[in-house]
Formats: sequence, C-alpha cells, structure tokens
Amino acid sequence: MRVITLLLAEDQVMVREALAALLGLEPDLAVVAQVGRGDEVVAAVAAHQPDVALLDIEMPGLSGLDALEGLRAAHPALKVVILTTFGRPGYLRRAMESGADAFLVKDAPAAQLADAVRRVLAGERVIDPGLAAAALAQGASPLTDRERDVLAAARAGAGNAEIAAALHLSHGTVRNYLSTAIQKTGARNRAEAVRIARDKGWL
Amino acid sequence: MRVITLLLAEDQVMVREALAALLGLEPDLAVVAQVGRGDEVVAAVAAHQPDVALLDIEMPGLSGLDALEGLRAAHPALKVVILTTFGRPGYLRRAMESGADAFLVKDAPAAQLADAVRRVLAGERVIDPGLAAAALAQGASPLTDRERDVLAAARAGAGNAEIAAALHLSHGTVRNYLSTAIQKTGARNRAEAVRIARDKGWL
DNA sequence: GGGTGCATGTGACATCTGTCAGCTTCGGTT
DNA sequence: AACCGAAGCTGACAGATGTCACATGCACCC
Repeated sequence: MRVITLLLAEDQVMVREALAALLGLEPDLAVVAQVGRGDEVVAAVAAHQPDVALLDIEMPGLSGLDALEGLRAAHPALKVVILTTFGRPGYLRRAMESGADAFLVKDAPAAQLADAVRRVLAGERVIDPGLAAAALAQGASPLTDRERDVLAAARAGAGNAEIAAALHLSHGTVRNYLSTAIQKTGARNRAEAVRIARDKGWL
Repeated sequence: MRVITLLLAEDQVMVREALAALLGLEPDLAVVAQVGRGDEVVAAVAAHQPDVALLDIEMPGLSGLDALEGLRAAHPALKVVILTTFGRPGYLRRAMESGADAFLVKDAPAAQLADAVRRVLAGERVIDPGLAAAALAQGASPLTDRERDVLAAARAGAGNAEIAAALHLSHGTVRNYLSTAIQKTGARNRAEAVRIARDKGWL
C-alpha cells in the first residue's frame, strides 16, 4: 500500500499537533512536515514534496489562501486542502478560484479530514455542502474594489483622515465610498458595515 | 495504574476530536465525554463524573468561564483546565478568580496538555508563564462597570441612541462614558476603543 | 463629618460622519 | 459615436460623536 504524505500548516501548535495525532491514526497517511506560518509553506513543500498540503487560512506571515496561490504555479500535481475555522463564503469562493482541491471547516467531523485527503488524491473536489449552498445563495460581493479597500482600512477604527492618507485619496472620496458601502451592506454606520462585510466574506 | 478520566468541551468538532485523539495516545488518560456547547458541561460532568474537565472558553450557549463557575459549587473535587485560543490576560484573571486549576493556550506545545492534566490532579496549579507575566504587567481593567457595559453595547456598531435605550441611560450619559472609555484605552474613537478593550481582555 | 470615587445627568461646543448633488476622466460596450 | 460604470473629486448640509465644565446623589472610608 502506498502511503499518502502530508504537509500540515496551522498556526496553533496544540491544534496542529492534535491534527497530526488524528491523521497518524490512519495507516495510509503520514504527516511528513508541519509549519506554523503561511510564509513557510512554499519552502516546506519544496523540501518534503508531500502528496497533499493541508492549509489553515488564518496564519501569521501569509494567509493559507495566499500560500495556495504561491503553490499552484510551482507544484501543479500537489493537492491542497483548505481547513479553516470560519466557513465564510468569501473564503470558499477565493479558495476555489485559486485552485484548492478541498475546503473543510473545523466544525465538521474529524472523519471528513482523512476522507477528504483520500478523495482529492483520487481527483475529486471536496466541498462542505452546506457551505457551498451558502456561498451560492450569498453571491458575489456588491462592493467595488475601492469600497472594499476603504472598509478594510476602517476595520481597525481609523478615521476618515487616516484612511484618506493611507490610500492616497481625498477626504471626501473616502466618505463617499464609505457611504455607498454602508448602503450596500444595509448598515447604519461604518462599524456595522465592517462587521457585516466581514461576516459575509466580502472583506 | 489508575486511569485519569477526562471531559472535553470544545465547540469545533474537528479540533475536539483531534484533541481526543492526542490525549488517547497517553496510556494513563481516557476521554470519557465530549461536549460542543458550554451549557452542556454541567450535565455531562454530573453524568460521567470525570477527574478533570478540559474547557474551551469560546463556546456557544455558555462560555467555558461561565461553565466553570457553575461547576465549582457542585463538584469541588473536579479539576478544571481552561484551554483557549486567546491568551488574553483578562481571561486568565477571571479563570483564576473562578477557581480554575490550569490555564493553557492553544499556541502551546501539545505535550503541555497531558502534562497539565497530570499536574492538576497532583494538586498543582498550571499557568502558562509568559501569559502570567503579561497579566501582571497589564493589570486590571481601568474601566468602570458602566463604561464596560457601554463599550460592550457599542461593539456591534450601535449608535448612542440605541445604547442609551438598551441600558436605560440618557443620551448624554452614554457619550460621557464612551468619552472616558476612549481616553482610558488611549483610543481615538469608539471603534478603536472597542478593539483595544477586547484585545486586552477588558470586555 | 469630610473626602473620594462612581453613577447619572445637563448644556454647550467643535469636530467627525453620512448623505446628496454634481463634476471630470477613463476604459469598455453597444 | 453614444453610453455606462468605476475611480476620483468638490461643496453643502444635517445629524452623530467626542470633549468639557459642572451639577446631584450615593456609598465607602478615614
């Protein structure tokens, strides 16, 4: 029997080692490399040549989605499973566009993880069905690129002047974008707009 | 050899089962119950009588810290290990005040988990050393009860009028509390104050 | 009994935010 | 050529927000 080799990228050490223990229980799977930062993924894949990479999204250095884009060109045969805490439809959409082979949330039963690894190696695409439905129902973001930029800049609590300086825009333009973003999200102020956009995966 | 029985409370199924797999590798530990919601903890402890309860903080229904307070009175012999994603000093302080026996973050090496379980049963208190230092350095929240209430109400993006209605306060009083909270956190507006207070565990 | 701190309120003020109307320029589409 | 949507800007206006000074009442502590 051929053993499937895995790379595991997840920033929380205890969770990462626990997932490794879980996968280690499967006789046909072997975790051959572990990293805790997104910007270490590409080098680790090059060094260990795993069959499948399991990537968390939220990681320091580089997100799992950004790492995925860096991998696709150099390693076309590598299968990539995105594993994340947040089942945001926006994440799913972006992961699929970037060429992920599977998308799982940490809320799913553990058995799905090993199952997904085997299925992507068989050439299947594996997506949480409930999440796929939500992504379709929600549709694409109604925000233009600049509206998203401005909302993202407002996330940390910056005022209009700071946002304008950061994005090299005029004071009034920032307010206009924020105003349209607030209307498109159905919010009543910037803070609520940020929360809604984040929840829907538009940010 | 006496086997130590464990209850595992963690909302993300995959993480929970992975931790169970990890703990299952230790011959002297046995996970006898798993729950995914904070409000199921007390009943599960009563039903299974574990030696140690491992509680995540962020859970639906009831937080691990609230569950801990509910456990202390009814089960004085039970040892409780708080295991959380966020090493917020405020969490640590509250956990210790509520009588937790150990406080671990998911960033720590997995080996610390089994180690902590054995040590709390031996009567020790186990606290991540770096976190304890941060908690002492940061000290208690400078916010008064009402300032905290108002900041918490502002979290979702509510305006002054809504906050005033929700807390049965006058319009101006809300602004006064918000103003002092903004100054105490060193923020420049309510959104930033919310973020800072949340990060420091004051909310 | 006086001091201190918190909860709560008022009024005034300056600034920030959100909305609106309207302008230009640029790259596509029809 | 005419049109459209997005990026980008301005000016005006109302309402929200943040700050300050200054009250009152209550509890607690020396």
